[in-house]
Amino acid sequence: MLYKAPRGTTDILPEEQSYWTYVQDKAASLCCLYGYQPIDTPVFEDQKLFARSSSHGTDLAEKEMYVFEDRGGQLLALKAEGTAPVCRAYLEHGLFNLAQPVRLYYLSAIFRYERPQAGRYRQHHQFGFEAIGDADPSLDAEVIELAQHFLLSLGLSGFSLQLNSIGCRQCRPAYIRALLSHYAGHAQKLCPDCQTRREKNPLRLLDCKNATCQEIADSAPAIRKYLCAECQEHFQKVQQYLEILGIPFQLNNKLVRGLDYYTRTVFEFQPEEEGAQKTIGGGGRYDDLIEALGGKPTPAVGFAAGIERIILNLKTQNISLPSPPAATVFLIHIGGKAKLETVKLAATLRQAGIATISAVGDRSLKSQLRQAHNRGFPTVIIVGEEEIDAQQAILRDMSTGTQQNIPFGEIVSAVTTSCG
RNA sequence: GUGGGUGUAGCCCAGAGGUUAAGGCGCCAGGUUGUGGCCCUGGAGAUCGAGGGUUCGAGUCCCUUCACUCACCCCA
Repeated sequence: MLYKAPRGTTDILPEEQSYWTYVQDKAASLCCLYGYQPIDTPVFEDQKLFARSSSHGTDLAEKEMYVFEDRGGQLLALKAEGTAPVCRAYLEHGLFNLAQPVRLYYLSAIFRYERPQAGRYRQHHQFGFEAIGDADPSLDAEVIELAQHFLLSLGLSGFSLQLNSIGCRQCRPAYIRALLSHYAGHAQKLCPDCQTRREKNPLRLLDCKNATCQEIADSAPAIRKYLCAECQEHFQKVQQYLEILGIPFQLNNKLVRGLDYYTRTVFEFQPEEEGAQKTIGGGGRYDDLIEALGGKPTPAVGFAAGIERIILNLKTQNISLPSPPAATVFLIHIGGKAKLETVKLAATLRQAGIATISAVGDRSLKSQLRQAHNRGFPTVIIVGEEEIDAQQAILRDMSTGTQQNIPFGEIVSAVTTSCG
């Protein structure tokens, strides 16, 4: 074999496509229901858009981006994340002039140079949505409601909603100081990863999986005790709205999100099954991001889910999909003269909106029927010399095996009635 | 980037240094005139992931490399 799909990428074969259309259709129809409008952004952007937005300390910004220089010397990056491009478009096209908040959603390929593993790819796909331009905590709740509605409407169950607030730039620094002074007493017990986290991304100390680090994290001060009055109130209201909506959640003071732009509300949906790459989706508020991209201070909140991980869960939970309608009619010919007729008939049926496939080649009748059977056609039309002489075709119902002769001119109506 | 496991046909896989690499699924074709499914028979399909090495001889042993996979890391 000369070529293979690049590492961490996959082909989505026809047999897999039903999962994709199922998920994509649900996403689109629910977004419509909640008043979110579709937006598409380019597959590549100015590299600085991602570098700046995901900020210091994150692997995404530092070593996971697909960066390349184009022929004009521009430094570009494949879309590493969905939110920053949407915010860029919001600024670039003056969407802040519309009534706020602006509600947008996207389905997009995302590229990250990581070591592939189950549920983790170098090219994966995300469904995400953003509500930009208002700080109302009811908007946080709406985003969570839509996210949960989406997962439930797919038939998924057994996942939990983890919820936390990580404060804002006013109150977080005090917490970071408290956190670091807590860890200062345990410095030599920490794993090497946590040693670097202390320097680069202290919040990340909280969700280390190492057992001794966990103990230290468990006894660490909780960020919610350090929230400023405004963040405190905001978080209270988010919870209040969620309770009114009847959405169960677990407060998790060790939940911090990977991207650095989050403020206040953060949340994640996780299935119960163990496994490293388990988060199926998550999001939060990012009130400082648009300002960081050169806009006016603009509060916003959003969510993104990995489509591959959702499909993984659909499979492990054995969720059956609505079967898509297959081609309904298979045309069989006996002899070359009959083939002229079936080619013509196929065109007529398709003009009438009936999905039709013609047998090709010069296989035996037996072989053509076997093909129709193996491919699951409910209806078969057979034309041979005798039928041409009589100007009619045989209409065969494959499930019952019953046949009737139909004049060529009446085929369309006969198929329409027999297929309902 | 780090560590463990695995690579034999489209898929599942047997094969513990010695003819022509076995089987199942699937595919194709036959089982007497123009009729599918079940059954029977036959066929096609594998440079054994790739590249080196050891050996008279390597799918089998060694090294390298690539890919998949699990965990770390990170994240969706």
